[in-house]
Amino acid sequence: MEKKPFYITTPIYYPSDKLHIGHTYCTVATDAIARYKRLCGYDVMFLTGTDEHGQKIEEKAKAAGVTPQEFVDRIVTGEKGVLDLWKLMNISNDRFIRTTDDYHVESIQKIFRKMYEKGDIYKGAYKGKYCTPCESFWTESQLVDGKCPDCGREVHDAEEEAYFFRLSKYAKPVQELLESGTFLEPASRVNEMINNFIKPGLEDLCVSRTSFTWGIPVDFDPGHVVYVWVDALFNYCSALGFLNEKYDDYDRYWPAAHHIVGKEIVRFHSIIWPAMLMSMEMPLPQKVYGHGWLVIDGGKMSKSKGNVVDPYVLADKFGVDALRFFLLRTFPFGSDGNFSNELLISTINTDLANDLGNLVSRTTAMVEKYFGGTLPAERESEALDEELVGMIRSTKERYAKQMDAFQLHVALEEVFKLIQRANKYIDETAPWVLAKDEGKKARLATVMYNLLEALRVALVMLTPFMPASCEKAFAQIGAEGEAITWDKAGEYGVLPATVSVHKGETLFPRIDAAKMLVELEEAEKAARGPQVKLNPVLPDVTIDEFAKCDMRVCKVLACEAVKKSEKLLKFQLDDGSGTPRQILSGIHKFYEPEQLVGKTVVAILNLPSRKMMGQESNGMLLSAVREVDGKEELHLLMLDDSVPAGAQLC
RNA sequence: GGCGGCAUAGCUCAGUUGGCUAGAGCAUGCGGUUCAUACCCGCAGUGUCCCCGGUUCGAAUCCAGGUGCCGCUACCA
Repeated sequence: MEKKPFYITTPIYYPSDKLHIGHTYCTVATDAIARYKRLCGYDVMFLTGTDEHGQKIEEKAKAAGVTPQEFVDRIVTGEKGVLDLWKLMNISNDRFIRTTDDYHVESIQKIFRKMYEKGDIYKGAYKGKYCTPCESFWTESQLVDGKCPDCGREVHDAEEEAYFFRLSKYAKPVQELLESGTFLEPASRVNEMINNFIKPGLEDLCVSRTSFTWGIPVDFDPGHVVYVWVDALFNYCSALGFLNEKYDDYDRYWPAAHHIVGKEIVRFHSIIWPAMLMSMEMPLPQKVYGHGWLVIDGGKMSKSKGNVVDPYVLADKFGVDALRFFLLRTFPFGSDGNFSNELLISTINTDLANDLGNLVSRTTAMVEKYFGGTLPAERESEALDEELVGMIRSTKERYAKQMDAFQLHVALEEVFKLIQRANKYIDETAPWVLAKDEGKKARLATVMYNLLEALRVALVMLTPFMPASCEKAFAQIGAEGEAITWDKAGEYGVLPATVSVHKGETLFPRIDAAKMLVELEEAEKAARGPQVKLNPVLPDVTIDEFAKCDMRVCKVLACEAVKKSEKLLKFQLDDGSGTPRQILSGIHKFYEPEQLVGKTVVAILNLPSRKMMGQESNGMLLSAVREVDGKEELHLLMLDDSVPAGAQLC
């Protein structure tokens, strides 16, 4: 029988930094689904990769003094890079795409041209006001008194060329797609997309850039590069060989596609992506599934907060399978989950060490102790067995239903109900009592056999989550060949009657929580280190140029927060002139107004006056700024209070 | 400030279209057991379902207002 195709993808990640546990979560989940589908007999194509173009990478590479290609190579193929991480996490992807791969570039250029020729991509312009001396574009609303907000000079109408995609044309069919059925899940995301983006009106999308060069060139218009929408989203097709010669799997796997994405990019995948496919007159994918985030203390995990969890540290301390299991067992896949080391340890101890690992251990130990490792063929069943045997037969169906809906944590819960039932069965049958009675050997063998069968079935279903550990466990309980297939996961009586077990090493050691938490703290710190980012020194200026900045010492007379603004503080300053000077500064995140009154600060006085939030600002306060662990640190420059107001810096 | 999301036991979370005497796991207490990784099994609690109104025979669930937290976004040059 021909296998049914199943194509599943993760997002292609942006390698501007090392990947963290959040990326790992998404990839591990996708891997578990892919492995499950293979187990079920599907012809699976599992794709992941990296999205390597764009301004941010261009800038980071420049700051690091390497070419963009060298920069991304280091993060993708270098030590502890993306490829290493997926290898460590035992990710079973069939293919890995980089948007810098030749064949992808070829596809994207053809796709861009095709949409252009069809008229869905057209050359337009960003319209705005241009200040020639400043070489800057401004929108009408940014102007101050109709003049350049930077220099105060006249501006004139100008246009900047760019290519646009007629997204607006597809608003209606996209809305219908979202509203009809199961294209986007969880369903709660559908309303979010329609209310937030479609109802307010879809604007045409700018799909090219001239402001940077690190991208795929528009082959018929040098100077333009393809922007992320077309470049990144079509990876799902180019990786199958769509419009390129590298692969030839497009007809085989498209449109059997399932895109697993984080909730932050649901918009791109559920609106822009189908619209572009409609434009290309290509069939649409089966599903876009937006999973939640791992959050820490309720907040997003991010470099800029310095609370990123390093997957290498966790895998090292707990083992890859335990980490994979924890991520997928603990958090509901569709919504956010609150990550903590305590929860991780407690889940591993409870589910893996106490319930599953210990069940394997006590079962194999008893078979060895009472039967020398091999069961006799004689059997004696009792009514007591029926509930356990029933669950051995029925768990598969409930599990499959949840797995097919990507409810991984619920599917695992079903498996653990079976494991818990098996532990209870040991209590009910008390094998150690049976063992004392020579006449109960057949009964005892039956109890052991039922336990091994329960374990076999549970382990088959756990295989997509913990492939390596399940393989070890199968060997311990004497399950092999047909016995560990999906087909036999819903049947009872599959293991040979005279099965042999081999009690092996402990599968999941118990963790000393207090001790481990201390170790983790240290390991995270060592892995992270304080990362202070220093900007390169700017090009030379002349002393005359420097002298043009009129910097003077000021005393803070009054300071208050600007209403309706998160960042702005409004200062009244004594600049020595006798007339208070008003300056606005966006430093509320770092200082409260009352902290600053009476302080001695430094301001540039001869900047053009500028309006912010409707208030006038006459100058700029000087601050010392740096970036530590991706987080901006700001110190307002404050002098000794003995320095008088009005003193000029030179 | 704009848009959106969330709020349920000490902790992490379930609660489909309103029928709940509000659940599960962890943690806690008590009891049982000794095959096993000091593990397993059983029993027991505990909740202003964020607040305030409304709709309804009936609201954790629906509606209006408020509070808190979170995300995106705007003002920081």
